[in-house]
Amino acid sequence: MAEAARTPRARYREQTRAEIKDIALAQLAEGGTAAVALTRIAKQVGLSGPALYRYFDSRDALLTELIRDAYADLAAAVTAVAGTWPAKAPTARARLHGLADACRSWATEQPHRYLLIQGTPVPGYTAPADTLDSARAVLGPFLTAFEGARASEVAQSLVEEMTAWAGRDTSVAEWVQQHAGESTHGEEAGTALAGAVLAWSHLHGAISLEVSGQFAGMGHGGGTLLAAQIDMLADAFGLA
Amino acid sequence: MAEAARTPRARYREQTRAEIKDIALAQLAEGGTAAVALTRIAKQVGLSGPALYRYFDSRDALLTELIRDAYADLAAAVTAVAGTWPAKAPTARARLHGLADACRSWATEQPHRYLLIQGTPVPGYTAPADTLDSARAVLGPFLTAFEGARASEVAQSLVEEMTAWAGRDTSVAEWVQQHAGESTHGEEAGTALAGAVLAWSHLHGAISLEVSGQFAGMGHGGGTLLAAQIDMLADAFGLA
DNA sequence: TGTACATCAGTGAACGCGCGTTCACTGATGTAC
DNA sequence: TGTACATCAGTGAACGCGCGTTCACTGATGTAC
Repeated sequence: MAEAARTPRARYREQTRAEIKDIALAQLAEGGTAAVALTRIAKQVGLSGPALYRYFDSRDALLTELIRDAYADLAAAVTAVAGTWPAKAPTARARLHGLADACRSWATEQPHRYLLIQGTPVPGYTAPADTLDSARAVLGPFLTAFEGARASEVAQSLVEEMTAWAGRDTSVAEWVQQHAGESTHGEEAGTALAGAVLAWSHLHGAISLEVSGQFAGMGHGGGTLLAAQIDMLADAFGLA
Repeated sequence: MAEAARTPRARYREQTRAEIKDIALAQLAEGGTAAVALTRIAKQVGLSGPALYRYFDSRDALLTELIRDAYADLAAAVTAVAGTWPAKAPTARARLHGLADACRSWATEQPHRYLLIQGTPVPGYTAPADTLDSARAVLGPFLTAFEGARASEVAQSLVEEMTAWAGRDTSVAEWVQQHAGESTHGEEAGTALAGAVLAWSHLHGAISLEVSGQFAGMGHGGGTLLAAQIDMLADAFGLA
């Protein structure tokens, strides 16, 4: 899609679209989803309200694009980290930390975008269908990090549940194999899934506490907390 | 405050206030914070819009009261569990599970109230000052559960940070002593704090993933995931 | 290279909506003597 | 027990706001021959 902007007009169009999205993001940062208002965006771009409809079908369409962008951006950040393996992160534990840090950095640098995709669902707004794929793209590298892991006793029932899930939903099984290796079946797949889901839960807990400012006065908190959680997770899955 | 409702008029007043709050909660459940609208509440109670101002100073005042109620309610649920100790939960691990389950049940039974206090902060709305106390009331019993815990290596730096925090902020130190015992000082206090904060992060991660429906198709998920996390935490703090 | 036409960006006026909140007022319920 | 007054619950009209979105229209930019 980056092949656009051939003609001057198309280029200008892309430019304006980008400008609109930028302002929308600024409003999002300032007052949450509810504060994203076409009328006010138009005023800031220097256009009349109706003109925006040349660029986005509706307010929902604009929001959808912001959500899609955010997912893609986060997925890119995570994938970029995974791309440096094994050189920069020889052990599974180091990989987990790398992934977690990438997510945390991304989220704390732009909390509004994190909240947009992971915060309270917007009332009345129905997420685009490909949100599931996006989430899987983000979580994929975590699966890879759990390749060859061995879940400790306390995680067994979760592993069982995840194994059953992968057995039931072939798209999940394929997704696991794509990231954790073609030969990942049965309980191995369940283990990787359990690890990834646990990692996600850890991440979301630590990040959203930090992002919503619940660590005020507590020291830097966020980073230390997340690191501790990831280490606990690595311990429980026997990662070196 | 339960001594109100002496005169018929006062009783009726309390009744109407409660009815207003009930409808507000229903709107909250249906469409999030943004959907709580005085005009529509009035219509449902069978009053004219302005009449609501006899019962609440403003929309913000109403929201504030809902938030306060939710915190108090959650704190009560958690405290109730702690009240059954040591009979029903002889080990620290069992206590942690009990507390976690209580929080999770409370949240999954009324997701809108959980999101109200733990979800994305409402834009433009400033939380009442006593929110901090409320949060501490909820978290208190967790401190108790970590009495005598010994943090494993991976949690050391978090313990250090929390120790420093308790050393810096006397209100925190008092809070710890109140729940974990008068003689809880220095690193012991840091350990209890680290445990409680970790527990909260675990809880929030697992619960908010479940509550926002990210476990669709994954089996029951939520309970198993949370149980696994709590067990990992108990392991890391050497709890029996 | 010039002309005829299609596409596109943008405008101003307008619609209808629901919102929070204020105001002056009425009628019922309580209270003091 | 009765009367005079204060308090309270509730009303209807109104204000001003900003919102998303539609419509008919103008002028500029591209395209086909």
